[in-house]
Amino acid sequence: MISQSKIEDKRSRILLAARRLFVNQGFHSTPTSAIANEAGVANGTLFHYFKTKESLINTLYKETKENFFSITTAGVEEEKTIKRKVRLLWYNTVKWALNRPMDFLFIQQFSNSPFISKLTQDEVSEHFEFYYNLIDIGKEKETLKDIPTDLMYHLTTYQIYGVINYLFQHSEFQKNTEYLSMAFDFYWDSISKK
Amino acid sequence: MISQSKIEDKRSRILLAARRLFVNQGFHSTPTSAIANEAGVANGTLFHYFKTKESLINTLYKETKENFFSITTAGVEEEKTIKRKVRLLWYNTVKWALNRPMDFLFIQQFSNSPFISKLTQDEVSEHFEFYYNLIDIGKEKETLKDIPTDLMYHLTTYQIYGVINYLFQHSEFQKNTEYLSMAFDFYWDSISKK
Amino acid sequence: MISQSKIEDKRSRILLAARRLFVNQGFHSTPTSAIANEAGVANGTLFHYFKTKESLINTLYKETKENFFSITTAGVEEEKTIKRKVRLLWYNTVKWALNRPMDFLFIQQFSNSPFISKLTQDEVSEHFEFYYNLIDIGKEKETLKDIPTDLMYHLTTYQIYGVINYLFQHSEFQKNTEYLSMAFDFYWDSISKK
Amino acid sequence: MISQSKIEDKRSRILLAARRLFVNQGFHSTPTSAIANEAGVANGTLFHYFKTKESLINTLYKETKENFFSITTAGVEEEKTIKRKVRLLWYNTVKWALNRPMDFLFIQQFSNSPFISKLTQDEVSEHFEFYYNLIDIGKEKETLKDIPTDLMYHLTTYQIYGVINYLFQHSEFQKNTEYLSMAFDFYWDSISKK
DNA sequence: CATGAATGAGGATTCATTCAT
DNA sequence: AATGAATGAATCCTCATTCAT
Repeated sequence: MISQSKIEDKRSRILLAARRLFVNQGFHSTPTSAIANEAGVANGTLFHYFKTKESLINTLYKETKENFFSITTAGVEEEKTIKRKVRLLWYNTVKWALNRPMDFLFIQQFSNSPFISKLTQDEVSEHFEFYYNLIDIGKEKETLKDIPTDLMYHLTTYQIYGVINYLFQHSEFQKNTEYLSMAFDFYWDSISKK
Repeated sequence: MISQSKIEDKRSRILLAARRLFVNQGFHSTPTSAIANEAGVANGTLFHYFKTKESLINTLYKETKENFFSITTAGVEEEKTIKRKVRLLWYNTVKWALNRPMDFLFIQQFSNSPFISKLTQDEVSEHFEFYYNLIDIGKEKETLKDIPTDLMYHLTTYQIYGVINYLFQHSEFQKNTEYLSMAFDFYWDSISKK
Repeated sequence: MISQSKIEDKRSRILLAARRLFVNQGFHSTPTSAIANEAGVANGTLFHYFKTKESLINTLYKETKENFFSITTAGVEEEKTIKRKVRLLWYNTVKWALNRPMDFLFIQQFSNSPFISKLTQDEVSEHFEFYYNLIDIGKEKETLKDIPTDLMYHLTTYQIYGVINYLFQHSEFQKNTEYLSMAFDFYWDSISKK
Repeated sequence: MISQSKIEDKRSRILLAARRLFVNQGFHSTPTSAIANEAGVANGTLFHYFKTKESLINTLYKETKENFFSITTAGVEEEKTIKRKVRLLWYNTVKWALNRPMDFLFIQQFSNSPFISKLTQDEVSEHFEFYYNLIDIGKEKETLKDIPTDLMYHLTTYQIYGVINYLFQHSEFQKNTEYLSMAFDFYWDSISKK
């Protein structure tokens, strides 16, 4: 048991250290030696768990995306109305980012790096379906504006990123429920049919 | 004259080559030798014009930003109403990005790289004033929603980025005026008071 | 018994795998991990049987040489005339090489690698005596040409290697008794007194 | 002029150092750093002249082969009889090897290493024609034994290697013309028709 | 101004070997 | 005996930068 957890420990310590350093210094400015050092393991150990630096980065990305998706969508299905679904999704997303800023910044950095293009489209777009479905249903029920689904997806996604980045720069508002509420209202107002 | 223009030629050829390669491969995966090569000059020549690689990158960023600002704001002051001002700004921005995708992608990539933090806040935020003013006036005239100026700035900026990235992926809509019009309506609807 | 044979199995599986890989990729390009893998054992197991990679190589060399010697000299003593002795030796040698090309190539590769110098002269020249004796007797009986024994040894050894390498490249002649016979005649003609 | 010769100097110093170390320690046991060091240049300089270690090795091989061929065949065409041609070729070859033992050992080592297979057959066999022609003419004139040309080539080539390796081990005979003469007689006797 | 040879620190990766289990 | 995770020294190669010409 102990050995089991220890092994898991080592792998995840590497992932943790990598994320921390990547966010601060970028992928290329972070040597694998620094990651190993930060994780408290030998340089070679890193390559025992990840064949290459790139595979470490990809693993990190996939795990983070997975976590992001499972946490932000939790409970959404159970909500009854579109607005309640969207609100929960919105809050989940913002809170996830605020709770794990490293993860959010990592994903954002990854998305704008040349690494992304090497991941198959499938892997990246795996979760699109969920969002697209939600948008489609909203449009059917005439709750959401009738604009092309993928345009809507882009517009809303980026808008949420905007809020999050704003809150990163103004940490004093992160716990301000009034502020969050205002931002969501803005969001909802922009996508809903009147 | 000729030598003068040739010189200018060389400098801008380096900048051009750098942008092209940076966008495709990222900053770190683009050696200065590759840039020099692509520009058709000797490796050392690059360092004649730019003291370091980083200064080349920063120069590129500043020039691009400058160009972006001067082109996207052209004529905005002259417009009479807030809506017309905003609309022109919006179209200018989208068109600039579609006309010079390399430049847009370069800025976007730069913003998410560790290089950004090395530029003084001043240099990055140099042009904020213009946008903030516009938003403030809009709020005063009760044309725009009454939410904090910098939040509004973030939300709208990211929303435009969303449109642009969407159009990059769907080039078939880039010339579709109906589409652009729809996207702008969505935008205006989201920020304007009703 | 079973465990005993299994153990022997493991050791020889390692040796077998090593030979196969060494011949194809060379000593240095064959990691011990690859050998262990090919042999179907754990990496550490290899070091249980062989203290170092070098000792594995040396073991392989010695065993192969031993096998080579015992098989190629089998029955030679019993032959009555020098010519018959030499012919049997020649055929045994060629056939051994054709039957076990890996082994032959391994020996050849080893001989030209820096590893050889680390084996004591004794170990390498262990079997010289047999050949030298045969040559000496042949010269005494005025059957073989009267040239220095060790020169004769070199000349003939290399000539046989020449035949073997030729046959490796022209596998279509390997079973051609006429061809073999011709090659032996050439050989015999070159060393025998007329 | 000086710069020209200096440049040439540096490249050839690297080649020289490489040959020296390769012969003593083998390809894989000779780090590029050791080569650079021995040549008195920086490590990076080596890669300025040779893209990879392998290309350095191949360059070395090709240059050596070229040199070998041009020197050993010098004057052969001018000789009148087959025997005189063959004798000159034989002596040229043996002398070349004795004069440049490093080069000879390098070629021999290379031939038995996995590097060889990466050179196109063409490059390796480029010079076969010359030898094959000589053998064919010798057979036509009924001066040489009537055995397949390529078999003859293999047998004789290896026989010469045998002599050379023998002389390396017995340096006391290297200048002994009687010895060389005896070895050539053996050689000629083995290939000529009686 | 322009060149490109030269540098050497830095970085990803490999691999023989050890050792706790 | 057998395993395979862990190690870290060793190695190939890259690349920003310098500088003599």
